[in-house]
Amino acid sequence: MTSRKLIHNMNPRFPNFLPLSSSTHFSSPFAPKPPSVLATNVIKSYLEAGLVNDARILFDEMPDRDVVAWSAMISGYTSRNRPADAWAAFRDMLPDVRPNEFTFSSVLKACKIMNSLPRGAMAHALALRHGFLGSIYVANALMDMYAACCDDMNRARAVFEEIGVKNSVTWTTLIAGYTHMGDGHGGLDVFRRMLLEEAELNPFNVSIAIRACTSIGSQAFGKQIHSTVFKHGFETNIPVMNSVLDMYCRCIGLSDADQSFGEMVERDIITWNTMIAGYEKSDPYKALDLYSRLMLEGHVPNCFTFTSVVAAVANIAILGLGEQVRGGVVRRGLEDDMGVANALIDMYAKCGSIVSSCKIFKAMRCKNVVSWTSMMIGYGSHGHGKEAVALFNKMVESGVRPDRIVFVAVLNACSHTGLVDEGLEYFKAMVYRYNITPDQEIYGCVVDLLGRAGRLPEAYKLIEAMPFMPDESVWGAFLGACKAHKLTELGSKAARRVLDLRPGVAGTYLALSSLYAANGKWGDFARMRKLLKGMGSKKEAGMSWIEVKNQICSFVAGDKMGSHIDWVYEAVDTLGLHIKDAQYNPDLQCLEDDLE
DNA sequence: TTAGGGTTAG
Repeated sequence: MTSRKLIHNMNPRFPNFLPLSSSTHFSSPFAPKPPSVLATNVIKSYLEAGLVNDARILFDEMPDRDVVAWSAMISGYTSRNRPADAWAAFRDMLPDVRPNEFTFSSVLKACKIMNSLPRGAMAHALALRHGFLGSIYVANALMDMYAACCDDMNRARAVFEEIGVKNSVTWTTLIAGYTHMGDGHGGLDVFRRMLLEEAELNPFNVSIAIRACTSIGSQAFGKQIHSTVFKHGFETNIPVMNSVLDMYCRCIGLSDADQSFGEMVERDIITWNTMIAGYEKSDPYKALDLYSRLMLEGHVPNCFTFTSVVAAVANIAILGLGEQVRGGVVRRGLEDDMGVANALIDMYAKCGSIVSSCKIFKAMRCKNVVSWTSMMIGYGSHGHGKEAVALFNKMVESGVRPDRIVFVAVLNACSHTGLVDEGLEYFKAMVYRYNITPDQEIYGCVVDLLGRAGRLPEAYKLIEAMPFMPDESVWGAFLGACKAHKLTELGSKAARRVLDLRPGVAGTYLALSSLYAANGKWGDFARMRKLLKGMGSKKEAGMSWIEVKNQICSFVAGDKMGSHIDWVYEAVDTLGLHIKDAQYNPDLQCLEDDLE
C-alpha cells in the first residue's frame, strides 16, 4: 500500500475511516483505538522505515494533533538526523499544544546534534517554565546538550549536581561529556565517584571509562578496567570489547590487542575497523590483510574502514594498490565521504600522484580543515610551496577557520619556498588573530623558516623568548640551519643544548662533526668521530624508496643492492648533471657524512 | 501512541 493511499484511508473525510464517537470506551484492550493513536502509530512506523516525508504528510493531515503526535514527529526528525526540522516542529507546536517531558528530551537532543547552545538554552528555559526539570529524562538530555554545545563542562556539571536521584544514564552521560571533550582525567574522576556512590557498573559506563583511559594513555587504569570487564561478564559485549581493543592498540601494544581480538566470539565492523586503524601505521600490510579477512567473514567495509585502509596504502606508497582500494571506495559509493576523500588526497600525494590528489580535492563538494591541510601538505611535499600558501589564503577566504595543524603546513610551505616574511606574518596571525598558542612544533617550524633563510640571530632570539623549554626538535632545526650556513660557534651551542635534552643521540654528534668539517676544524671533527665510534650507536638511516612494478625497493646511502646498485648510481649521475645544468653547485659533503 | 547513555578515522 502506498503512503498516499494509506493516508486517504486514515483521513476522516473518507467514509471508511473509523469514527470517533462519545460512546467509545478506551479502557478495554478490545476497544477501538482513537484515530490520533492509530495515526501516530503509522507515523512512527514510517519514521522507523526512514520515510520521514511520508510521516510528515500524514502528520499534516491529522485533524487533532496531540502532544504525543508532535513528540513522535520531533523525535523522528531527531533520530533521522534532521535536527533543524525537529526544532521547527517544536516551535510550530508551542502556540497550540503544551509540550511534555518526551517533547523536551527529543528537542534537546536535536539541539545537541545542531551544536546550538542558544536553542538548547531556550529549550532549557521552556522546560523550567513548564516544570519538567524534575524529569530524569529531561535532566539527562539537558546535561548531554550542554556537554556537547559548551566549551567546558560547567553547565553540564551544574545540571548534574542538581539531579537528586541519578540513574545510570546520568553517570554515563557525564563521563562521556568529559571524555569526548578530551578531558579523560575528568571522565575518570566521575567514574571513580560513581563507584564510590555504589552506582552499578554496566557496559555503557565501562566502555566510556575505557575510552577515557585510552585518551590519557593510562595503561594501569586501562588494564584494571579490562579485568573488571571479565569480572562482570562484559567480555561478550561487542562495544565494550571494541573499547578494550582500541585501548590496547593505542596504549599497550598491538600483540595484546591481537590476542583480545582473537578471543572475541563475535565481532562487528567496528571491531575490524579498530584493528585496521591500530595496524595502519606500524604494519600497513597487516592492516590490508585484516581488510581482506573482514570481507571474507561477510562484513561490509564502511567509510571508517576505507579511511584507515587508504591511510595504510599511503604508508606503503604503492600507487597501483591505492587505485585498487579507490576502486572499492567507488564501488560502495563512499567517494563523497569527507573522511575518505581526505585520506585519498593524502594517499595520492604520498604515492607520488599530486595530480590525482588535486582532482579529488577539487571534486569535493564539502571541505573541512583536514581537506585543506591534506592538500597543502601534499603540495608542500611535492615542492609546490607557493601553491600551498595560495591554498591557505583560499581556505581562509572560503570561511574555514585555520587550526594549529594548518599553520604547521603553511609555515613548512613558506620555509621550503623561501617566503620568510610571509611565514612570519602567518605566525603572527596565528597568535593574535586566531588565538592559537604556539607549541614546540610551531616554534620548530618558525626556527626552521628563519634558519633556512640564514636569519639565525633572529631564530636564536625567538628560541630564547619561548615561554617554555625548547625541545630537541626546536634545537634540531636550529642546528640544521647552523650546519647549512656553516656557523660553528652557534652550532656547537645548539648541539650542547640538544645533547642536554637527549644525550647519546648519534645524529647530533654526526651533525656537529660535519659542521666542524665544513669549517675546516679537523681536530674537533676527529674528536666527534671518535666519540661516535665509542658510542657504538648508529644514526637512524634516512631511507629512500622506489616503486618498480608494484613492488617497493628501499635503500639507504652506501647500500649494497646487488646488481641494482649500478642503476641507482647511474640515476644519481644523471640527476647530478641536471643539477649542474640548472646552475647549482651540489654540496656533496653531506653525502659523505651519511656514508661514514 | 511519544524520550535517554557506550565503541572505529582524519
